[in-house]
Amino acid sequence: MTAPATEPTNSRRSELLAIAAGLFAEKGFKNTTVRDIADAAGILSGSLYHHFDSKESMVDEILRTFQEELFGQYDEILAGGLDPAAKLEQAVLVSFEAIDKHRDEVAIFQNDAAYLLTFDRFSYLADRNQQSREVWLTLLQNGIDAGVLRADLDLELTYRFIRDTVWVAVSWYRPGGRRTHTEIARQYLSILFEGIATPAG
Amino acid sequence: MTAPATEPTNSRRSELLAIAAGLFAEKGFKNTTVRDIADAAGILSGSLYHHFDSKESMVDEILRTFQEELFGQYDEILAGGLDPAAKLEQAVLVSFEAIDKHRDEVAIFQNDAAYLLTFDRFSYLADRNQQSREVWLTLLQNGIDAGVLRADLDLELTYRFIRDTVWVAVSWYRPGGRRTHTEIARQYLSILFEGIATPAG
DNA sequence: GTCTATAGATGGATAGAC
DNA sequence: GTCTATCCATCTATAGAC
Repeated sequence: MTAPATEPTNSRRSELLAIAAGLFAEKGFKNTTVRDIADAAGILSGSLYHHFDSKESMVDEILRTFQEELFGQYDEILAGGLDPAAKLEQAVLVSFEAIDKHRDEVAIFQNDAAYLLTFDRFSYLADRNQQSREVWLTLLQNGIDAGVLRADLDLELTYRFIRDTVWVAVSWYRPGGRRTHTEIARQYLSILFEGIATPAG
Repeated sequence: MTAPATEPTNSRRSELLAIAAGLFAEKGFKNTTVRDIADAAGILSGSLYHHFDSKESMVDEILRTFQEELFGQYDEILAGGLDPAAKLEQAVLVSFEAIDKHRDEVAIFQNDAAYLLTFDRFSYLADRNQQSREVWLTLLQNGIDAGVLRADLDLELTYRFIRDTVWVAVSWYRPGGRRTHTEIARQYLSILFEGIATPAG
């Protein structure tokens, strides 16, 4: 039971990471200074280095934690017993839920992954991109094999369209807005599966 | 006929802007230094200031020129005599063509508009966002009125879906790849209008 | 755990020679 | 039109006092 002993430290650490995540998401990683983070936390920039090695370490910890959780959810869906269409639906719903629950982390990944990938220590982000591709391609291929998805689609393009549309929503979605993240996901799924044209036309 | 006299200057200017645009698109505006641009142009950073006031002036000129052309095309489509579905189709095709012909400019706008909007001189970017919204909403509303688009869709969400999916393609599209920009646009339109589900299902 | 103080690097931009 | 040389602001990170 070491939890009580380490909890105060960890909660302060989490607090600082949350502040940093908010700024990284809002202004971008490169454009956020350690002074910005320290100011927002009510301390001086030098004090941050008591908690973290560097600015990079902060964003590293933020992204790792988030991605472990997200990909854990994808793995559960893939391993679950739902039919192919329902699995695809679940993956979309889980993604929109991530945009709601972890807006900052998603935004950071969307905006700064390309830049961070130029550093060796962030090479795991490329692995996650690859893993994400495999998840969506598997879901789509299973849907085609089961006959519920059109077989004439370019799989790679369809994957990119889904991935991009889902994640780019982080740029405009705000919790407490006119639509819940679930409503947005449902509307999106309706367009994705049935299209915007009238059935007759 | 002053063109011959100013052409050498203008072509050098255009050359430098093209180099800057490539770097801005690749690394981001903030993350590109004037020394990067000068190095790529084979001159020293101080020499750049003979051609441009500042780094901001460069990206300003790049974005203004591009957006004038793009919105000119949208206006032509709106004013043209095509039926609503064909107009929407044309707007998508023109956008994918822009991704092909002006990849750097689209990428800069996608990645750095939020940051640039924090400066007064780039407030026109907000006007262009508003104008873009009106173009797509008009095209969609006309389609619904004409009965070719589903009336049960959330117009605002559908607009965002289209806008995001079209422009985000700049992050992965490369000229000379497996698919031309027109083929990608056609596939995209197929998904957008008809969905990915099998018609029977 | 935070502060004071500052090192060391890098950034945008300028002045004047050529 | 480019180069030399440099200013000044800003940034990440460190060392040691409290």
